[in-house]
Amino acid sequence: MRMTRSAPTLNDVARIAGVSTATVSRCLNAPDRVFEDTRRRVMNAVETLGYTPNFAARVMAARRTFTIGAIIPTMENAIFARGLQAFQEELYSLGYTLLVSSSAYQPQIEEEQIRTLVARGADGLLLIGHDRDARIYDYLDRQKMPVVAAWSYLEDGRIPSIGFDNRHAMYSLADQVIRLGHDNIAMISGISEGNDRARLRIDGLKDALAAHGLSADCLTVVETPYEIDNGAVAMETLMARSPRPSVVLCGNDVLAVGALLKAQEMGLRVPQDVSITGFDQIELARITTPQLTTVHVPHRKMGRCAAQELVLMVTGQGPGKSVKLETHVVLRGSLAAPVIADARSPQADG
Amino acid sequence: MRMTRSAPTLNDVARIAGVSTATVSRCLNAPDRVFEDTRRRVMNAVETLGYTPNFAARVMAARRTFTIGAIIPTMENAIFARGLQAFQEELYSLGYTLLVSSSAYQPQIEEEQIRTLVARGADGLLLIGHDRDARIYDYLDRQKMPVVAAWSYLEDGRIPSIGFDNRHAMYSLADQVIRLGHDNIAMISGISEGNDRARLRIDGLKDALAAHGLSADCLTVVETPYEIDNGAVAMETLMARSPRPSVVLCGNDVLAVGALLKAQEMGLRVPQDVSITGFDQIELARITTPQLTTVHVPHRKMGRCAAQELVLMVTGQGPGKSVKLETHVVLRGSLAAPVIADARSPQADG
DNA sequence: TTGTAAGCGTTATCAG
DNA sequence: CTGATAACGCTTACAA
Repeated sequence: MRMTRSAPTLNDVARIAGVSTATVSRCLNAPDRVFEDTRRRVMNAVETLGYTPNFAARVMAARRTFTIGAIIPTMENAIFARGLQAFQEELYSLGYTLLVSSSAYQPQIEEEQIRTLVARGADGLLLIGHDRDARIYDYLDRQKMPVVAAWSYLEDGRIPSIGFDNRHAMYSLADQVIRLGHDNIAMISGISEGNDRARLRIDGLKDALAAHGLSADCLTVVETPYEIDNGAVAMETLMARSPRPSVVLCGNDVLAVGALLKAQEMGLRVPQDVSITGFDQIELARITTPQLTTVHVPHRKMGRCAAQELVLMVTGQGPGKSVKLETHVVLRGSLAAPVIADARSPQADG
Repeated sequence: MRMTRSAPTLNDVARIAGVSTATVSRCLNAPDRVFEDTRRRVMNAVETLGYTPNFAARVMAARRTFTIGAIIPTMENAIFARGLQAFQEELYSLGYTLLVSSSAYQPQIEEEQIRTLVARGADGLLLIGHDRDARIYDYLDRQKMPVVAAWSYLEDGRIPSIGFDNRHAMYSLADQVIRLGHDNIAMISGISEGNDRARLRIDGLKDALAAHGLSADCLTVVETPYEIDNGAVAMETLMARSPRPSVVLCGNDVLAVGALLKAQEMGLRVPQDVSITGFDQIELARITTPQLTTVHVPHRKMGRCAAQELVLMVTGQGPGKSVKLETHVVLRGSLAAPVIADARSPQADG
């Protein structure tokens, strides 16, 4: 209903300043192509009228928006916050505006949001990960929309990645865990369907088991949405198993925090009775007692990098190349060698 | 540079379907005002072409966007995340899309973002708090832009508030703290300049001191940006004072977590050696050991409520009325009665 | 340097 | 129910 019926237009400004609309437009977009004098007059008119150019009109005429869209699975926890903030800051310094929306981890909402952003004329898009319907990629292709995927590096994705190797990252962590002597390992993962990060982290763990000659049969993986309370519930289930796992690797820090709180609530000492690890190194992970062993992800660098790469694509200066960022394990108090309790499990090497 | 040079338009669809653009438009906006048969033909064309209506053009023609803008001080920590998520969900169910941007607590960036959102044709705006230049309110008035302020309830703000009484909330907390016997109180606040929430929380503490006949002279308030590490630094300063405060009230949970970690790092026991409180009841506050005493804020309710009220304003169904939400103190392990160490301070009542 | 005028892709009015 | 056609506010050749 409401609308700028009264909002001043270019025309109003032009009339008051006694010039043509073209001149006003120039004053705003290329101030040096107009006489100092005229400009002052125009700017005055702009000021008195409180004129703000109409974005939609500008977009239609100029056919670009200087706007980048990003769709992230959630804003509720900090997983994407830091990287996204860096993404925005970098975009801003490049003269672009960021539009964010969240899909609540639901593919069909993501698809809807993609279409919305395309329709809104976003010059480019940032998506999280690669797992989505081929139809969406086809659509983006047809729209010739520059897109990058972040938080996951893939050699052969349909779009360039600015991310890290989730599988290898989890492999490294699991490798260290196994070397400590753990051989009864469980995992609390995010829902892997439609989430390559979650899926690859599970795969990474399995790789590590295999590399150490451990069977994946004895591995229990519980999948649950990324929320603290879900981590707690999953932990309760796992701790009820017999024999009890000596370590629980979590798909991210949020789940790990839940697991840790639950363990402590159950009277289990971490890491003496059970070790717990997280992933992402968000702030949560360092404020628990003990602090969580986790995997460092260069969030801010990833955000900046994604912004730069995407803008290159948008401005036609490049076809879009993937960037692989390094992660590393952060060892902290929540992980320790298993205590040989009932002397049932032979010690691993190392 | 890039643009939809090739993106299909209404015209293309019309041509392929063998109808006029008007008919295609109707199919999309009022499907029941067109023959079943025609519609199917049109929809087919839409499908094969992968047509998505151009948002800018639509906005220009229809003069409304079904878009609401929100500008929050930061996305990096969870303070606004939950409320904003609820805001978005409610807007979505009302048929609106949310555009979020963050101002990094910088007034001039906020102003810029406001103009950007106005120019983009946002039908309404959500801002955080009330402290901003009058010029901005004048501008919004001229634009006849519906706006609400959240996270802070004010009787006489220039725009309606959907929020809570920050001053009273902190008063309640401080009152309980004082009743426990604390009389050497310090505070770590966010930067109060341009932030009414921070300012009012300090005022609330002072109110409580006065109400208990304590002088505000002996109150130390350290102001620092809302970040965990800043909370830690401030805590270090405060703990160096002599006599050492027996309790540190923090402007929010983020600062409180920093304070708590630092205290523990310094070998101080919380709450035996020093009590610490937070504000906001975000997740951080419950995962520390001990958990933080804090103030519960109905984030989700606030978000939903703001969405409803704003949409009423946008659709001209109301002038915008303020809503005051209730908060309450959440007592947890980080707060206890002071230990009468050097028997210097007389016990308070209660 | 400045003005004129032709779009940009939709919606909406008004006939048919 | 459907089709012309005039806005919508701005940018941008092209002229002057």
